[in-house]
Amino acid sequence: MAQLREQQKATRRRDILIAASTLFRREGYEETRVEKIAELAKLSTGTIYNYFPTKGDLLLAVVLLDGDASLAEGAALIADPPDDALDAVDRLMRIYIDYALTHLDAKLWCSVMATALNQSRSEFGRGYFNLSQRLTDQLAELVTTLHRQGKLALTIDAALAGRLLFNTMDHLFMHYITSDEMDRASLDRGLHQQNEALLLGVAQPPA
Amino acid sequence: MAQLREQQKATRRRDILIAASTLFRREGYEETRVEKIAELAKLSTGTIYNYFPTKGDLLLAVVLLDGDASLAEGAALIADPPDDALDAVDRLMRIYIDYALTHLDAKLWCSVMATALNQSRSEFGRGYFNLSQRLTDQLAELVTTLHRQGKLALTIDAALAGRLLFNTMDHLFMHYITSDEMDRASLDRGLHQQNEALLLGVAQPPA
DNA sequence: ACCAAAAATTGAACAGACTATAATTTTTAA
DNA sequence: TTAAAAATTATAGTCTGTTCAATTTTTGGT
Repeated sequence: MAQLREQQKATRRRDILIAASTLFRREGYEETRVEKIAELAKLSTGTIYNYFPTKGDLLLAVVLLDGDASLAEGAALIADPPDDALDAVDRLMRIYIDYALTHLDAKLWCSVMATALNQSRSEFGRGYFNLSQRLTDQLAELVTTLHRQGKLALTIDAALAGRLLFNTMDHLFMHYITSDEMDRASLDRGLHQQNEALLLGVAQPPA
Repeated sequence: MAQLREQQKATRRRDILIAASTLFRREGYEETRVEKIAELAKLSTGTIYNYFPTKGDLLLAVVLLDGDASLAEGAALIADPPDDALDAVDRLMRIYIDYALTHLDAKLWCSVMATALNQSRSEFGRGYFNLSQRLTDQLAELVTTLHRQGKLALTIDAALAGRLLFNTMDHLFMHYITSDEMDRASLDRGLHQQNEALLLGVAQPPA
């Protein structure tokens, strides 16, 4: 049985991800040398490249680790959403943003998004955009749930509503991480303002 | 008088931009060696860095050259917008997208956006986001004009409407350039669908 | 026209991501 | 137990964006 080998491969992969995650967070992406990641993971540099094709892919793999946890927290909210539709959407977005910002700082998110664009055809680049799609779907799911519970009367397709909500959120988040002037409170206010406009427009108040 | 020096500086800057623009378009961003840009501009490599802090900033500077022309075309549309509000917004966006895609291909736009994120604190990175802001403002201006002409009854702030329109456009454009499956026709359809939802939601049909 | 200071240019050297590879170690399957 | 297969390691090497000390050019004052 080729059990042991698979075991070790999984372990090494995890070791690399943990080391990379630690250093990227502590030092930043550009500042972290691949050599240092190898050192911390107690491996040689070459082995890193045996597991991840580029340093950028490694960064994206680190980010993707947290993706599912974020979706899980979101699912918990959807299972029992607040009565007020706008509040529900605001809160789901706050879950995403909180999650994103507790794990990675603004500068690192710039590196992540930039890398995703550069590696958009690689396995991990696609993984990143896939995660975006799943968050979009979850927003659509929330909207659908609110609709079914009579807290919101949709006037457009739920999938489209999800896309509009996600895209405006993502864009404002991008603005936040690239701008020094905007603080977390303004980000939350901006999101609320957008959601309010979208919900009032794209849906009617409950009957 | 330090006339000659200023003259030469302007000329050299232009030479560099022309050379870079030519090579980036012909070969792509990653594939273009800074050395080759210097060669085409008849300068040494070091001099490039006297004018632009990084290769990425040079790319952004190239993109910014076209920005004003795009805004000018947009202004012409706003001066005499179509009667139908949705059609007007669709057309303004088509101007932006046409402009973007005739000058740079999808892959190069990935490099541009990625670089803007990485250099968001540099002069040229700020220039890029500044251009985004001006496009956002122009969309808001169109909406205001349509409102004044009675072709649209705004239910929210025009600036916010502009932001929602721009953000959803930009995001879909990003999706287009990163995805091989989406063709130009789907992009236009997607934009139309988004705009329809936003305009119906965020504004009322004319009285 | 000449000179010293200031500014710009040059090209060689550097840094770090990535590659190639030969030697070594580990795992597998019989 | 062992030989083949697979993975790791160390090291040398490539490639390219970026830096910098030396050199050249420009300037303003005399």
